[in-house]
Amino acid sequence: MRPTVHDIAAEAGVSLATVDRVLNRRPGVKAATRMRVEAAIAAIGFVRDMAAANLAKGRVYPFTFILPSGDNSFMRGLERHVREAMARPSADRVAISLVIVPPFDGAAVARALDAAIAAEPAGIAVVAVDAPDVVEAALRVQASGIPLVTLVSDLGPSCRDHFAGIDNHAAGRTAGSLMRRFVGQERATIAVLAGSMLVRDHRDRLDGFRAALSGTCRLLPVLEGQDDPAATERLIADLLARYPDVAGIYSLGAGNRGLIAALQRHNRPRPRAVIAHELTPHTRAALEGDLIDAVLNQDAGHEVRSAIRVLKAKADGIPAVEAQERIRIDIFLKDNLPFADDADGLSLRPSGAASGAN
Amino acid sequence: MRPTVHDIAAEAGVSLATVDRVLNRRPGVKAATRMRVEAAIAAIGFVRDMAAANLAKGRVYPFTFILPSGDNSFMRGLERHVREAMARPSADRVAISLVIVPPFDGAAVARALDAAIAAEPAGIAVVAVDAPDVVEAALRVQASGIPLVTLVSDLGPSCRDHFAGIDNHAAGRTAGSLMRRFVGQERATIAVLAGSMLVRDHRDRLDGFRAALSGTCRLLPVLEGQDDPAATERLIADLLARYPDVAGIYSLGAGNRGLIAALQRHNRPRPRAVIAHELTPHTRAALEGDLIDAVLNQDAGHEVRSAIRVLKAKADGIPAVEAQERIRIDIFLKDNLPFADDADGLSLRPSGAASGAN
DNA sequence: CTGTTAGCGCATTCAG
DNA sequence: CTGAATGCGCTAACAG
Repeated sequence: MRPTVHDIAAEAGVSLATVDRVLNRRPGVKAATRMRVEAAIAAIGFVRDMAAANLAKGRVYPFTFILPSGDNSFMRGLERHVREAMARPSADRVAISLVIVPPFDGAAVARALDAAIAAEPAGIAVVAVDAPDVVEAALRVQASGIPLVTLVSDLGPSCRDHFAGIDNHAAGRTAGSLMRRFVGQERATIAVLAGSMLVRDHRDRLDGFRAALSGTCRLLPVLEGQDDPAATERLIADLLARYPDVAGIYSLGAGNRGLIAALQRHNRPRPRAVIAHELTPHTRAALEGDLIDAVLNQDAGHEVRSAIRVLKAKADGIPAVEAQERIRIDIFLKDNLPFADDADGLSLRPSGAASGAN
Repeated sequence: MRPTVHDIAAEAGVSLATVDRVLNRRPGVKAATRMRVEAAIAAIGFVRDMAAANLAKGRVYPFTFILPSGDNSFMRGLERHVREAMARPSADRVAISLVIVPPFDGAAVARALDAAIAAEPAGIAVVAVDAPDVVEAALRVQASGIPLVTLVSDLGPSCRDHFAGIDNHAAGRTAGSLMRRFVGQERATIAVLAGSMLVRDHRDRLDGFRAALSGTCRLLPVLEGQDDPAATERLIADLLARYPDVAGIYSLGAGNRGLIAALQRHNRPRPRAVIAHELTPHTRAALEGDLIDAVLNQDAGHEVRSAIRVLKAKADGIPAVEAQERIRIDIFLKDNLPFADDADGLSLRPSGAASGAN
């Protein structure tokens, strides 16, 4: 059997309380005693049973998650994963309160952050909007000593403790590499569709994409569809009409519904390469229906779980291995699609109240 | 606070012991009483704290893992992840014994399985070799009531309880799709490098690859390098000399070192598209050095952890959600490489004894 | 500074 | 068939 606190108490000739004190680095132990205990711990090869420790502590971590509302499929998938974490009966001991704010609304995010501060949670995770008042609110969070993690969309590194999301510049580069290979020929005409250049992740992706393609292709001016289906569809339809030779489209935002609709209505052969972001029911269907060639994805489930792990670590004062929490950039083709009921926000079942089971 | 067994005991007007009996479906409870308790459980929304339960049970799951020896980087990474799971102080309560057998040696695997049966573990995971004596041994494992999971390389579905690995046919298709796009032109000449057509994963990959490419490219006869660096290097060098117009190479086995060496020594432009399997220090370097264009990967860490989860579930008689344990087919380009110290068997540090820390 | 004691939520004897 | 009592490994008052 694994050694326990009793074994080390016996080995060091002290009581459980003392062992516990040095184990948890609490004051009130003579240096000499502490060393004896530490020696015993090392000698006996003790490792603390965290499950038992947490049980005894009865500690719960109250966290606040702030997410945008709206019909963005990716965000709704993200919400589903947060709700899943809330409902998870297992290990965790995490109590999440979920706050939904209007999308792209810096003021609303800032207000939500201030409200969260008042509730004194053990940590906050937020899908940030890169606006001045959000930055200020983030600084207030930090000032109040509450760990802050940005989710999916970042603020500056100085405004938060950690970013749980992908390297969007690398994602753009990846898209660029793929695009270059997929279109094949030199100096092909490529179009880029973004949501808004006001959000940081979109800017980063564009930069990376440009870098990967520099000198090889001809990039048309960026189309900004504000992630609005109707507007995006018009933009794309117009693009296809005006540039019949466009060889590739890179959709780096969340305007995929409009893009797909336009491609569907288009009666001539579609551009050779269409690459989009985020695996949602829509992009999945488009991939399967050969309207899109590749989808870059960030695993929303991983991001949520990673955010929770990091917040827990910060709350416990443990440094949290940054490198270990890096989120991958997934590439999906029609051929390596994961199954729809995987943990990806892909299932179409509602994420509402009746999530008690799972 | 979450409801506990006490709450439900009070609600149902019975004692803890009775609650526990119905919770664990044990006999000795009058039907009427049982119903009362179950009603209380439902009414109060009770969910068992597994951590506490395991603590009380003091249960440990002794598992046996059987892996091949040899210098195959992927397998060594797999071993590292198993050792990590062995050393993990956290939750788990899993006690793994690791058995290393010679690679591609069916008899050795069969012997290891029989030895494992004798040790009466709560479950066995094995990197299978698709040979008759292994199948027979697997059936003996099943007959003795021990859950059996195949890892990375499968046997027939009837010989094991679960397969913790990727869909290799889909992986082959993915490689084929990528290859088709990467080489660009129609009717390009493509070479395939395999380890041995005697292992199931290699055969499956080849089938998928062929299916994806059917009618579009010209496939040369499959080269079998037995995953041996020197032999593989000769095969590839010969290929490049004899077919100067070869546009793509698909390496579906573990012979990447030889492939890379041959490409490095080759003084003319290399084939337009080179696609390999498994992200190892070698393929990573080749990707970064533009000798390889894409690497398909299976996350060894996920596979090991998944195997453990499934074995635990089987040991507990819980059905284990098959769909949830599906392993993804990762695609890596130079641009979306994960960091080297991620959980991928990529770091070059030895996986030897001194793994106590982490 | 250090030791005693009583739980955390659950499982399991052993009596009734 | 049911209940009371004890302990898993660890933490946290509360005494010494």
